[in-house]
Amino acid sequence: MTTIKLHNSKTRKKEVFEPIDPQNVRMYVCGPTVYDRAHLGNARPVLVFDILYRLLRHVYGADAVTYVRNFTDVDDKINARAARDNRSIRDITDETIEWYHDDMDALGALRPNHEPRATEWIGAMVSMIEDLIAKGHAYEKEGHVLFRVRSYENYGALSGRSVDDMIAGARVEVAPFKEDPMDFVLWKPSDAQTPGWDSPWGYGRPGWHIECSAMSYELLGASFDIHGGGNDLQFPHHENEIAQSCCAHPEGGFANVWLHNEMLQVEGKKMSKSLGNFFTVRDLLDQGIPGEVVRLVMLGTHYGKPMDWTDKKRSEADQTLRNWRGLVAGVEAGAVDQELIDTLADDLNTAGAIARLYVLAKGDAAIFKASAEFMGFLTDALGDWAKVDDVDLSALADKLAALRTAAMETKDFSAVDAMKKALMEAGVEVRMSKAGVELLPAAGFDAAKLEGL
RNA sequence: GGCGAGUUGGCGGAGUGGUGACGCAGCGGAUUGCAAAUCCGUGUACAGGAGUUCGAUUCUCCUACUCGCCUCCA
Repeated sequence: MTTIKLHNSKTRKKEVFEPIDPQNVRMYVCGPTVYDRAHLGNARPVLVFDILYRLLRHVYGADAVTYVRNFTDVDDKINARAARDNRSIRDITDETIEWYHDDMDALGALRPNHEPRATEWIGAMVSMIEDLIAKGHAYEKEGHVLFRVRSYENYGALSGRSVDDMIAGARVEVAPFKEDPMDFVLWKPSDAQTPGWDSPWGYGRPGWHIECSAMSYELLGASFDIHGGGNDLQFPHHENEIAQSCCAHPEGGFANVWLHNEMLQVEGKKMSKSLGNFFTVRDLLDQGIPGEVVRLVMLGTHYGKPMDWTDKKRSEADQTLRNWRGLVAGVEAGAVDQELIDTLADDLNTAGAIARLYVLAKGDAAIFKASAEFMGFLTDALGDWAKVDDVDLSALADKLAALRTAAMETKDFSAVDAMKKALMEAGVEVRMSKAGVELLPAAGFDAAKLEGL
């Protein structure tokens, strides 16, 4: 049995992963707020936890793992988008979810077992809030329901903060109806223009954090194994989730292991709209950058470190994958390399595993292919981009060969060189040897540029 | 201010208490009409200081620098 070790944010240590029930390993990952295309940063947790999902399935069995990733489809950003575009909220969220699926599929990420939408679990949230009020952990004030942070002794443990420290920093909204500045909203009132649901506290909508607590409880139970997301969620989102869930279900421990991926950068800088280096996954795909290339670049950095997206990495990954696909063409996948599995099992060392792939690439092609596929590379589904188009270059090859033969006699290679140059500019790889002339479509191949040759 | 991450050769990026991966680029060679591709070969890298140790890049502490989160954004 492979031993999986994971760096648990809760204990700040790398620990041996021991599932609560090896027959039913449960993982919850915070998903997107669906109001627009996913940007590249959104893809990082998707890919990181995709690897973890694959690893867990490998170790415990494909049927023994439950992976839940939510869609936040009630949020003020969505409301704003709906108002701006004069569209219904459901219309926007439906479309965005479809985009999300398309884009993440293109990166080779497996779909989770459950992708609950917040709006479909409002009842569960209301029940949880009622329970929290009944237990003294929450209170209603002016149509709002607030979580009483002081009622949860361990508040701040995950992110290493104390309530008092945070109040000192005081970057919190100090609403007059809060008992304590750190108290956060479980339910808030909606007006006629804002989506809402009837509740014991009037017409309103849930706060952001409660959905993950409610849905993880409903789908995974009061205790489950792994909770993941970006490290920007550690506070306040995950801290608040813990407070809600542990107070509502003191019989459970909520998540045993917390995993947080570091943030993404672009050419060494934070990706942000204000810096103008903000782009979506779809932007990259539309530029012709294959999802598989994005995947290789993204997994080339350990999830615990900042990941820097650069064009140089993109281009190297492109070349690497072309080479690799050439190596496994027509090869049947064999057994997955155990050393690669062990490397991934060591806190998802994807960069180390990719390094291992380079080594495997020099050995048995069947093992190499299986190992690459295990990580979601070199699959048929992602392979279209690198397919050698069914263009027939043999006529051109013959022509070039004829020119070359003639040139060998005359010692005048100018015609040969001119044609070679034109071919290379069209993205054709030109190989000439004693054996003859071979032409292959390569990166940047453009059939249109072959016209007239 | 609070919390956290990082600093390995030209670049990217693994790993280890005791001959320092791998990829790309570079350089030399084979090959080629020239290239490309391929093959062979090649590189006195572990931020700085102190400590532990027979021995540290690897463990501990300190310093410097970089970066991220805490704010719409994962």
